[in-house]
Amino acid sequence: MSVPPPPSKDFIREIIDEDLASGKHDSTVTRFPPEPNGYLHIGHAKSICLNFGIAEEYGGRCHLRFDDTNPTKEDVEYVDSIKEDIQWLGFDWGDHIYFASDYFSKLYDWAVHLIKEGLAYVDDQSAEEMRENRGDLQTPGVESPFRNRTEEENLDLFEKMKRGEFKDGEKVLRAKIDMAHPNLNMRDPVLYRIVHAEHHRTGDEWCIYPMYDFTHGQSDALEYVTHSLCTLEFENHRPLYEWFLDNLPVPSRPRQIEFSRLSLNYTVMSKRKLLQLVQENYVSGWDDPRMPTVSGIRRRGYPAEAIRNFCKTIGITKYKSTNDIALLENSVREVLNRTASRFMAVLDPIKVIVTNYPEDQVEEFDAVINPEYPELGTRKVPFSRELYIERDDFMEDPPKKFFRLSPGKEVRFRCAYFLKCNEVVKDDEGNITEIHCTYDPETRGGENPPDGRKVKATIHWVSAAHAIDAEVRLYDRLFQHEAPDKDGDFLQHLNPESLSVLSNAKLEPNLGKVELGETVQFERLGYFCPDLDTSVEKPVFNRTVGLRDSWAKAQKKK
RNA sequence: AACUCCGUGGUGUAACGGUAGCACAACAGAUUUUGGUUCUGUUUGUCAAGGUUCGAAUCCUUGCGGAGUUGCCA
Repeated sequence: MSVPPPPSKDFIREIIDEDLASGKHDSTVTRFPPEPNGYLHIGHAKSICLNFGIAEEYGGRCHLRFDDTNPTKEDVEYVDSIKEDIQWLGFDWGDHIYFASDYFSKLYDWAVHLIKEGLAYVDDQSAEEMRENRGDLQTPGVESPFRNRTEEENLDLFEKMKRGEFKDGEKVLRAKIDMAHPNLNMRDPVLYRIVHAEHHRTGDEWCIYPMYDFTHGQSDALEYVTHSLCTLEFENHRPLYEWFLDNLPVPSRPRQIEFSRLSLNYTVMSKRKLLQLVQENYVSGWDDPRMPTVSGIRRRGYPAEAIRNFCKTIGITKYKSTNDIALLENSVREVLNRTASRFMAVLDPIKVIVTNYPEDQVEEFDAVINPEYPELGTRKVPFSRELYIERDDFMEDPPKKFFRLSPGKEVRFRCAYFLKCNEVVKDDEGNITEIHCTYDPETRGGENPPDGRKVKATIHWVSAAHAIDAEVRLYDRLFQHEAPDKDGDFLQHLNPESLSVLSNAKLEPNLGKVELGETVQFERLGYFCPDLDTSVEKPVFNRTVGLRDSWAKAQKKK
C-alpha cells in the first residue's frame, strides 16, 4: 500500500506551516496592497491568488489594503477598478477593506515617537543635497548638518510641517539610522515629505505624507498581518521594515517575505509601459483585449478559473523566471474545452450551392453542445441549399495532405451531410465566387453511408439564409519580440498584425443568444466571446484563443 | 569589483542526504462527425571545480553567471 506523497508546497506556505506548527501564530492574515494609481495586470493576479489563496487554504483572512500614500498619483477611479478585478478573479475580502490613509494620524504619532526617541529628525537639505550626501553603492554617505537638532526643535519643525508652514520639498522628516550603512535604504531614509495636494480620501486634511517604507510595515502591524508577501525588489527594504517594527510600539509583528514577480514572454508588464501603450493609442484602452491587464484579459474572454489555474502552475519561488505565454494559453484552453458551448461560424466565407438540394427546403440538424459533456444535449442548426464555408477549407489545387474540400472530393459537413464538390464558379478575374456541390441523402446527420464510404475531413458551415452577420476580431501577441523590454525601445517590437478585423463573418443563428461574459467555441477555429462593442445591429466577437492547429503548424514548417 | 538575493531539460516547477519527477513546448503514433479533445511513446537537465559522506541537485569551500538596490515613487 503506497501513500500518495503530500502535495508540494511553495517556500512561503512551508514557512506558514512552520509558524502554525510552532505556535508562533494560530491563524494567518495576509494582505493584497495595491496602490490605486493604475489598473491591475496579470502580475497582480499572481499576488492576489497567493494572498487570497493562502487565506482560503488556511482558513485565515486576506485584507485588501490600498496603499494610498502618494496623493499626486492616486485616484478613486483606480480603487473601483481594482475591486472589480479582484472580485472577477473570484476572491472576496469580506469586511476587510482598508486604506493606508486611514492610518495617517497613527503614523504621525509614531513619527513623533521616533523624534522623542532621538531616532528621527527634520532635514532642511534639498533633494539634490540629500542625493549627493547619500553616497553611492561603494562609498558611505555624509551626515546631514541638521542631523543633530534637539528634540524640541525637531518636534516644533515637524509640527510646522504638518501645519503647512513650509512649501513642498522645503523639509523632510528622516529616520536617524546610519549614513554609512551598506544598504542604501538604511541611510537615514525619508519618513515624511511635504505635498500640498488633495488626497482622494483625506482631501486637504494633510500636507505631509508618509513614505511607503514608513507606512507599509506599520499598516501590516496594525492589521495584525502575519505574513506580508511582496516581490523581490523589496528585499533590500526588509531591514528597514524591521527597524520600524523594532523601534515603534506596534501591536503585532508581521513578517515580510519576498517572492519573484510574474513575467511573461512577448509581454510588457510595467505600469509605466502599459500606460504608455494606452496614452499613445497603441491599444484602445486599459481593457484592450491584447493588454495583460485583468480587464483586458476579461474582455478577451479568458475565464477567471484559467488565470487561477495558471497562477497555480507557475508556482511561487525566489527565482526570477520568465514564463512562456503558451502556458497561460494552455490553461485557457483547458478550462474552455470543458466549459465552452460549441457553435459554427464562418470567418472568411465562400458560398456553397448544394445543387441537388431543393430550393426552398430547410432542415434542422441536431448538433452537440459540448462533446466533453454529452448530457448537455444538442442545439438545432438549420441547413439549406445555400451555405457558407471557410475559404481556407477549399482548395482548387490541393497539396497531398489537404483533406478538406476540393474538386471531385467529398467531405462531411458537420452534423449535416457528405457533400461532394463538382464545379467551381469564378468571376472575370478568376476569383472563386461559388462552389457547387451535391449532397448524399444517405449521410443524413453526417453519418457514414451504408456503402461504407468514409471521408477524411469534417468541415463547418453556416446556412446562408439563416446566418447572422458579424464582425470578428482576431488577436495575436502585442509584441513580436520574446523580450520586448530588451534591445532598445519596446515600442519597436510591437506586432503590426496584433489585431485583424473580419467584418464579413457568418454566424450560426444560435450565436445570437450568447451573452456578454460568456466564451464559446467556434468549432475548428477557436474560442470566442462577444465584445463590449457588440450591438443588436452588429454583433462583435473577440477571438479569445485559437484551437491547437496541427494543420497550420505543418504548413508553417514548409 | 558595496550589500542582498538567485542558478535543476527549450520554458516553468518538484525532489528537505537515498531511483532527478511533473506540467508546458517539441517530435512520433493511436482514436476521433472539430486537423480540437483524449491516449501512448520519444528527445532534452542539476552552472563549474573541489570537499564531507556508503551515498550530494540537496551540506561545506571557492569560482562563474544572473537580478535588485544610489526617488521627497510604491
